Amino acid sequence: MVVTRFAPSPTGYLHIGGLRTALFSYLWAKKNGGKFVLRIEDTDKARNSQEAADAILEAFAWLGLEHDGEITYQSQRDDIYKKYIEQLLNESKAYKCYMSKEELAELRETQMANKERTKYNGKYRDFDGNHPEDLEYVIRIKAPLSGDIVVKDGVKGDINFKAEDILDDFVIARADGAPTYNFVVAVDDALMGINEVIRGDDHLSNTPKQIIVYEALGFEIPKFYHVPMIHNSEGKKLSKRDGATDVMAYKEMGYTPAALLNFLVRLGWSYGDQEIFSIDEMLELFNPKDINKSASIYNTEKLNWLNSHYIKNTSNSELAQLLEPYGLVLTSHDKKEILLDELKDRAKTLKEMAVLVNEIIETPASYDEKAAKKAFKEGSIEILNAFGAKISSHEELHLPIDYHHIMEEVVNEMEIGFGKLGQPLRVALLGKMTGPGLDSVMAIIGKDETMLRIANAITAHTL
RNA sequence: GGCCCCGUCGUCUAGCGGUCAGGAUCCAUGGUUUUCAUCCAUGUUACAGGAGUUCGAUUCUCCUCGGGGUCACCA
Repeated sequence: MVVTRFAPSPTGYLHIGGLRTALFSYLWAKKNGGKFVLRIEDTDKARNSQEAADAILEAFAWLGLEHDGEITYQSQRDDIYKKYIEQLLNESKAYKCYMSKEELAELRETQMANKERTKYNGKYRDFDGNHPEDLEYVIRIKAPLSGDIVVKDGVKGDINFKAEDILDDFVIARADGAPTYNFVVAVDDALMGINEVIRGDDHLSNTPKQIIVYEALGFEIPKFYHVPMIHNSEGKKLSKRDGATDVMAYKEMGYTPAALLNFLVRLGWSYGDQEIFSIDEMLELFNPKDINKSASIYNTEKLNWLNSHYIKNTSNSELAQLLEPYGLVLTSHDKKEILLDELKDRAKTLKEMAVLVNEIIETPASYDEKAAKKAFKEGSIEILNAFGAKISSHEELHLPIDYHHIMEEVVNEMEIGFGKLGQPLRVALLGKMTGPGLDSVMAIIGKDETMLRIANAITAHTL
């Protein structure tokens, strides 16, 4: 069974890059009927917060990415880590190092001065003397001094690291006893049964260290997939300073979960020429072996396109629900079908759609000056009057087509072009020169409101 | 700087020795529309550079250049 995981450290909101690796992990597990589990890496007490952890969960909930089983919190697993550290100590695969921070810093400086790689010199690796109890120590793992560590990566292929180039006896437990990242990650992944690790390729250089831990503890090494970074427009790793990287900000901006997920799945992954993927299609087609090797630049042009695509292709009832967080309650509106049909093609975001709805529903409080000047010419008032009169004389007006017929009648009878009626009518109804089809607008607001707006405009423009 | 990864239109990408180098987005133009948007059509733009291997390289190899990541008692 495929078990994947997402393991954020709760130091802030969930960002777009993390979400993408989470999505990949989720898809791959679910596609294989496996499990997608969540682990909160909250060992850094100074930087972590419960709010941040909650924010991450909230984003997952919004997008419908469900994890399996209980959430694992690293902060609650001290006993487990201690046990394995003990084990390594007992087996002489790790040892206590009494080198002081000062001495270590001094060592580094000399190495830097000599242009050598900075690394621990193994001073206590084979030390077997006695130590005063009150001396502080860290625990270091015995890393191989030579040979190759091969990371078998499903995205990048086999990657060779020379032990002498990259390894030293790295710390697995600090002076206060707290275990370090590379140790706990390996222990947790192994204990949680994670056999396919999909994560950002900024972790690639950590992987050899984790492999050392796996090997020391006799755990099976999982399959790794290191997915390339998402870069900002400067070509640098996407960070929290790069504007809208908070996943929940996309909700506020009016993006639909489907669009955001579709956008992210295509960032660094592809399936031939296909651009549109429903969740079901992603589940069917996703495979981490098809992930790109190179980083991609994050740019929202395509997201906008996808978002409008999804808005166009979402059913009205679903759309009405999606619109609710933006302050629009349409469930009781009797013309909501016409309204949504009319606006679907026009809005790029849900937020924009909410604005467009209000522009129709609310009686214009003022008229755009330029538009009015252009629309109201000689005879415009007369035309509007004629149109208003016809409207008021009809009893049964419901559909856009009903209003359209009346518009046709007026232009035919008065022998004028459509624009002569359309332009002033548009300003009367909407207060500006652009917008949805007038017949639809009138059908949505109804006969009385239409007449009111026409009357208002006539008053305003005959002064 | 050491180590590692990467390099096809502006952007997201297809390509897996022989293609007019394809799609999408963006942009531009035209059509549809009373307007705007949608929609439709058309168009501009790419294999980082240099050596090899080969009958033939975007594709394989090497070098150069460029970009990125990472080097903690952070995660």
